[in-house]
Amino acid sequence: MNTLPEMSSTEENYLKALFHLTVDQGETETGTNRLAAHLGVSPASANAMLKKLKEKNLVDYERYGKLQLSETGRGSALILLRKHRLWETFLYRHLGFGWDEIHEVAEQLEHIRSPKLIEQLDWFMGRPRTDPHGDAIPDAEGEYHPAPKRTLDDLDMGKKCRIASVRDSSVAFLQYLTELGLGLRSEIEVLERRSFDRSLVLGIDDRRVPVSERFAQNVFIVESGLD
Amino acid sequence: MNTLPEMSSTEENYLKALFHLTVDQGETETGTNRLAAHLGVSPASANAMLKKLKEKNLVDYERYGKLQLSETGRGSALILLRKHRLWETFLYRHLGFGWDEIHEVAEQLEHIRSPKLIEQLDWFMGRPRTDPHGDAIPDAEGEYHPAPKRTLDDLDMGKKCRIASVRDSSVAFLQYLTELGLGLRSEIEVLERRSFDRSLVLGIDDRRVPVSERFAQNVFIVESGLD
DNA sequence: TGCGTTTGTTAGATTAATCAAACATTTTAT
DNA sequence: ATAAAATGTTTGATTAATCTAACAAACGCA
Repeated sequence: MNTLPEMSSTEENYLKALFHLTVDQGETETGTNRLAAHLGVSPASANAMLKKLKEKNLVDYERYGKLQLSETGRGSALILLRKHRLWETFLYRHLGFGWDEIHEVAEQLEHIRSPKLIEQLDWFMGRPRTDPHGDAIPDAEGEYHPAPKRTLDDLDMGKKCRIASVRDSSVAFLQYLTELGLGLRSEIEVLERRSFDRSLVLGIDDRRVPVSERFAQNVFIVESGLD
Repeated sequence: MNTLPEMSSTEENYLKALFHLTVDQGETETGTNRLAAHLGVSPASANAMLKKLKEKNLVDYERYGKLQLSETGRGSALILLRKHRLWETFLYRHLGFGWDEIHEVAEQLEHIRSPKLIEQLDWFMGRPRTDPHGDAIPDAEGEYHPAPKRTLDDLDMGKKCRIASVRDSSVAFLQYLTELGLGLRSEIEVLERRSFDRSLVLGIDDRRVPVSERFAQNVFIVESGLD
């Protein structure tokens, strides 16, 4: 049993960023500048933090050389991901938050230090395997099997779903969704699919809404009736 | 509607400490040293922070002079108290924490910034009026009516209760409780009260446990069947 | 009334995290 | 192969929060 290192919230955010830029994207390493850009800090700040994380054996890193999470670092990042997604699930399922509101609050909650809290939260919700965006939740042992994300475009006809998130989360696109009457929690069904341009007709609350293939590929879904 | 000032967690902790040392104790003002001692920091640190809080109009304070929360500061402290006690209630009621475990975690959770989160948490739990220690929870408008705390000593005979907290929370006393078989969630009843020394005989799970008056005055309770 | 104790403040340093600007190395492309 | 571009690092400052040690004011009581 190796004890996890004490970490500040800031350090935790760097680990998360490194995880997203490597493991999550299928990349094997990344760079100082990309890391800095992803966190919205200067390369100088990222560089300083990397030295510290290297001291703590959380990253494999050398001057002008390769940069990636160490084994320990990856473990810590997975715990953070677990905490983030469990909180998102709690906010969505029990406190009536929409999927577009949960991320911001979970960013704060994920830094709360209490192993019992996370274990009990997991138990309280019946050990969910995916979060409201359809993303896998790592288990307590750090097992993590990311499932491919599903879009409206690959939903079978007749099946029902809800919107889980969007690829392009610009205000413009979210407004477009609202205009079409696509509520965050409304059930959506694929009624027709035209083969010539792969455009769809959706069914929402007894209304028929035509959308393009491009649109459908931009909308991530979770199928109704599954966890 | 006056917007609440942006505050760091550290600033929030100073406000809470000031609240406990004044409003909560029925005092009208306090001092730099007492504040510092309460927070476990040096008087110099407290002094520096007080200057900053004065700038933000959160405290009424002048050099070598009186020190108390301002109107705004009191409002912010009440919101923090509300958040703290709502989280304690959640941990106790829904996540199976004992009353001796909730404070530490709530100390972290109370700093989460999201008005919606608190409103929804309050709604989720049915707008509780007291926390697991029997202390009143300020409402969303900052109304706060602290109720006198009840001890085992003033429970009527035949009524049942649970332990809510203890006056002396030393390890020794908590161990003593355990030795007597007083579980954190077990129902306790007053079976007898001897008038000559006001000692009690408690009923716990069909066992009879005699305790002194001194002991009974040290144990805060919540009566069963009330919120 | 004055002197000693308590209480409060200032000065100067330290640590974590940040920045801009100057500098160094590596990569890319001609 | 080498110069320009991209990428990464160092230096020196800044801010928030903390400390110790030295100093100043207020209080208390003989």
